[in-house]
Amino acid sequence: MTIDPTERSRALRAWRLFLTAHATVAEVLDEELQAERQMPLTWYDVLVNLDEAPGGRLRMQHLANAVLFSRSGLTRLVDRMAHEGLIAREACPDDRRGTFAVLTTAGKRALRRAAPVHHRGITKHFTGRLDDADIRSLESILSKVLEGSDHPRAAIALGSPARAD
Amino acid sequence: MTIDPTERSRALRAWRLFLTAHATVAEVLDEELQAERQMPLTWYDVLVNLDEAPGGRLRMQHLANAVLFSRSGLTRLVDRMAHEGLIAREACPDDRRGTFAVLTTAGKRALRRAAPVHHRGITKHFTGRLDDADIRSLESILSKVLEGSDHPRAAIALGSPARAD
DNA sequence: GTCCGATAGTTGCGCCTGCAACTAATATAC
DNA sequence: GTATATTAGTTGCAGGCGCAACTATCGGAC
Repeated sequence: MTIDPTERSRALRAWRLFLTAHATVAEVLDEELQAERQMPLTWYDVLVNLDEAPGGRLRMQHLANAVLFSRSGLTRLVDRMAHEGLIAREACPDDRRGTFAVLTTAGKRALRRAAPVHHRGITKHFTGRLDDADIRSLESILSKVLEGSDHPRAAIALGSPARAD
Repeated sequence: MTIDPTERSRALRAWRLFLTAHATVAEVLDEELQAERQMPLTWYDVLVNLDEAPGGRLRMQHLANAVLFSRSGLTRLVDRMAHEGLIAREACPDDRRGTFAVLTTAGKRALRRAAPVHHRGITKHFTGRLDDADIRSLESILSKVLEGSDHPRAAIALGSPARAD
């Protein structure tokens, strides 16, 4: 926006902090969930998204966007989770090309067991040192960033008001 | 810190926005750099970190932390970049176990060519919709998050005051 | 009705990555 | 001095991921 070099370097610094914070926090959250519940963060993400969806089911395409995966990546991820019995595939009656991923009872149980670990981790490693005003700012700022994107996953993240899960 | 469910869900929402913003922005920055300079973002990151280091050189271990890679991952990354002539390996005289990665002339040139593309991308996709106050808030908030981590890469990100590059 | 382009999902393939094991060199204990 | 623990970096290996190609299905043009 401006050409002021001070402001540009501030933006660069912010971007670098952003990258580092992401890598660091995501890593430790994954490690903790893995250690205590033998579940990768990606699996948890799938479970949460399905749980929040009506009927505990979501089309593959939508789920792929929601969990930040390519469609092919999601196919394998769903393969692995279905093999463990946490989710199942179901044909879509309206569109015979479509497939639903649907949460199973075991999946719900796994989610309930994993959620406290994840929430604790977020509090401990992400928002722990932030006050309420910080968190509100962060929400607002990240929303602005995402509003600048036309990627479908941005719409999903902005559109669906998150529930407590 | 509080147990207020509203605040907890706010934290979760912030975390999700954070993940989505990261995936979306990192992806588009990488795509643009790849398309216009045939260079992955990881390579750019290595070049910047070396360029900022005294003598254009950094020990492998330090560089690995700076660019958010495992040591083994960095070994291969340096292999590829050295093969393209952008950096070179150099023995460390003080510690014969050690290796420096050092920027070559071609590497400097590649960095100079890539930087404007990267900076433009950050402005366009990350800070474009933010005002100066937002960027300052973001810096401050992310710094707080990283202060909660004892990972060496957090110290690097917080410690070295970023230069305009 | 028949085409034809677009979309949903899966599979072949190759790249990138981290973990654990390995070698080499250094620091510490005594 | 030697033995032991620690650290730097690399390599074997396997898993996870995206891209492009493929099949099946849908929707619109006519």
